[in-house]
Amino acid sequence: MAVTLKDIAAEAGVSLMTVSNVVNGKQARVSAATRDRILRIVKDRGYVPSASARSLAAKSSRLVGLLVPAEGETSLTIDPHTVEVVGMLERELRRLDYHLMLRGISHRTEITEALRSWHLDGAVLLGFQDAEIDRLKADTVGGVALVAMDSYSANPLALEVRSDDFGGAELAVRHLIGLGHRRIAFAGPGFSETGVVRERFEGYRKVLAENGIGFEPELVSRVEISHAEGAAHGRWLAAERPDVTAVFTTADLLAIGVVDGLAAAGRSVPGDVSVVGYDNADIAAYVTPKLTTVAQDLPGKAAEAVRLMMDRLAGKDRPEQATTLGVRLIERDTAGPPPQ
Amino acid sequence: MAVTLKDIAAEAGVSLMTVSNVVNGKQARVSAATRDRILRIVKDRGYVPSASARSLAAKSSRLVGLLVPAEGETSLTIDPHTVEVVGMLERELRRLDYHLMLRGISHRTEITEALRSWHLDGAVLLGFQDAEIDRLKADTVGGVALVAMDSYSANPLALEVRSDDFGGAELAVRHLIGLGHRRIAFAGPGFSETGVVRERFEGYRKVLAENGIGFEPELVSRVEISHAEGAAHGRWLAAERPDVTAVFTTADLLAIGVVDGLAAAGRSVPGDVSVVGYDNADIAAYVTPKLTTVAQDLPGKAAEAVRLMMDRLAGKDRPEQATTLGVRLIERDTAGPPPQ
DNA sequence: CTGAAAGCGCTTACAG
DNA sequence: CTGAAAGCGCTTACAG
Repeated sequence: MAVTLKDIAAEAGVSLMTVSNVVNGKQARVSAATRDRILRIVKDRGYVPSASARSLAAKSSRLVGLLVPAEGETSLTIDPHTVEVVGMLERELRRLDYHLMLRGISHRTEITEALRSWHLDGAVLLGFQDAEIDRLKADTVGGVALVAMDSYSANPLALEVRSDDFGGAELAVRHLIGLGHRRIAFAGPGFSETGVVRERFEGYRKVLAENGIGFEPELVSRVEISHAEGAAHGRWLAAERPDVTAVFTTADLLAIGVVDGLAAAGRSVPGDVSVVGYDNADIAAYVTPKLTTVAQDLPGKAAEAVRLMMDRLAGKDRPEQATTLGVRLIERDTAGPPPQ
Repeated sequence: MAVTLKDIAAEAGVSLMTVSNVVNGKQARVSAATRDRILRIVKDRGYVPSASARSLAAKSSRLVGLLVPAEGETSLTIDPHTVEVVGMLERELRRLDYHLMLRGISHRTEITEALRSWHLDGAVLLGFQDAEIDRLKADTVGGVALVAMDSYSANPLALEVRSDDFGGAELAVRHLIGLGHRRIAFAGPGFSETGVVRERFEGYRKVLAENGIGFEPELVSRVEISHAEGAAHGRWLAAERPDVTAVFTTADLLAIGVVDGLAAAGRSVPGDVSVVGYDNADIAAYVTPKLTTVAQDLPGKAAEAVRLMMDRLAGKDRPEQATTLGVRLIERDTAGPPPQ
């Protein structure tokens, strides 16, 4: 059997409580002499506190969940862009002596189950639709600190962290207009009333309006985020919309597909058509031509998520408003002036 | 407060034990009538068992750790190639009603701590050096089911799962030789007596020998896995070793860097130099020219890891030998005949 | 088929 | 500065 508090107490000739106080660093309550003696025994015997016992007895589990949507029987879709966030969250949490539980959510009720079953102190929601965040109820969520990444939900139960999606789209479209483009298409996955893609769409639309360019619904295409879908879309643009000279896309992978589809149809990038991506994934710099794209501050996003969570766990008040991180345009080789 | 077993028992007018039996599906021990009644109350009240209480009382935590090296204060390095494995592990484990704890290991002792503190039933070790797996001792690891991914350690405490790295190198180098190459370089991160890179190196060397090609130590370069290091190496090859007509690389990212470095130095791929990567990452198909590479069976690897772990948790004997998954060569556009 | 008792390894007030 | 008691929410034998 593993060594317990009791074993240490017996060996040190003190009570359980004293050992507990020492192990938990409540210095004021134990004399330096006994503390040192106990610490030595703890080390010698290789005592490791039982987190489940601690979690059961105390009100805190020091456990934070990372909840990610997982459709039905499929595995989690952790896109490269969020992996980095996962790694950073783990590191920050570890530094503060918390543990991270990774959990795929295939049904709505599982969020509550996950929170309750392990008495999670907090949870980070990654990649959920705003509607799902909206649905969270206080009676089911309890006092758990919730951080929703990339969410525009108005639910006061969650702290929102996202980057400036509206502004990112503005940067991209202004850049294209500055280059001389007037017929600019928008390509991204389906979106609803709120959310990341909706924001980028509204940013796109606003800049068009600002520049006196009429909005054409047929220039907005729903394209799921994959290289294949992007390529198909590129071919479609070449065949059906030769008047379009620029495309603003909501993801790098999509943009790369569009570039390849355009090229396959004989149209050059950026000679005939300019393409702007989103995220500044590593891959954006490795393809030919290198992708012009909007960069998010991923480390900042992760750090902010952890900071908000820790403040909340420490009992601080909920901040006034959601945290929004800055974006910037990375100019590379897929955006240039329109032809002739 | 959350609803407990006791609440359910009180409401149903039965003992704690009976509710426990029902919740845990020990059907034989309870009449159908009371079972249905209890189940209804459980559902109505939204009862969720306390995992920490269960873990403390039972011998099993139904918790599996995913342990990943994390150098010092840096965050986990989960390369794209292993992310997929993480997602698949989570899904399989979830299906079997286990939970996944993600934990970065920055110091050796943390492995033991992680196992003990949460009473993990099992752990998957991802990305550790063989030497670290070798060091695991029975007294510190206890009866925990351990699966080491991509490990060639001989430690009987861990179950090894990897793909055929030796064979993958053979495929790549045979392909190059078949194309007519004789001066073939090897580029990969530093390696020791055993391990993934060592296997690939030995595969490379064996095929050279089989074909009567003398082994030249100067053709083996230590290059860390990054695009920048790969590019620097490509430039170096162009400048210092113009006699080399082909490079076998241990990672796609590296290969892509080499291709770009070579191109920057005015050498064309595959016209002047052929390059073969490893892993068949998504990116391999998006770059220009598309990368010829060795594909691993990632889903197979993840499934096998979970299967081994579950067999072990179910008390089955340790398999005779490590599991090795097949690899295959993906021919694309970076390998062709040598010049003239 | 159902239950009363003991115990898992801790922490939390409360005393001294 | 130190300790005895109660309890966190379960499961595990053992009885009936």
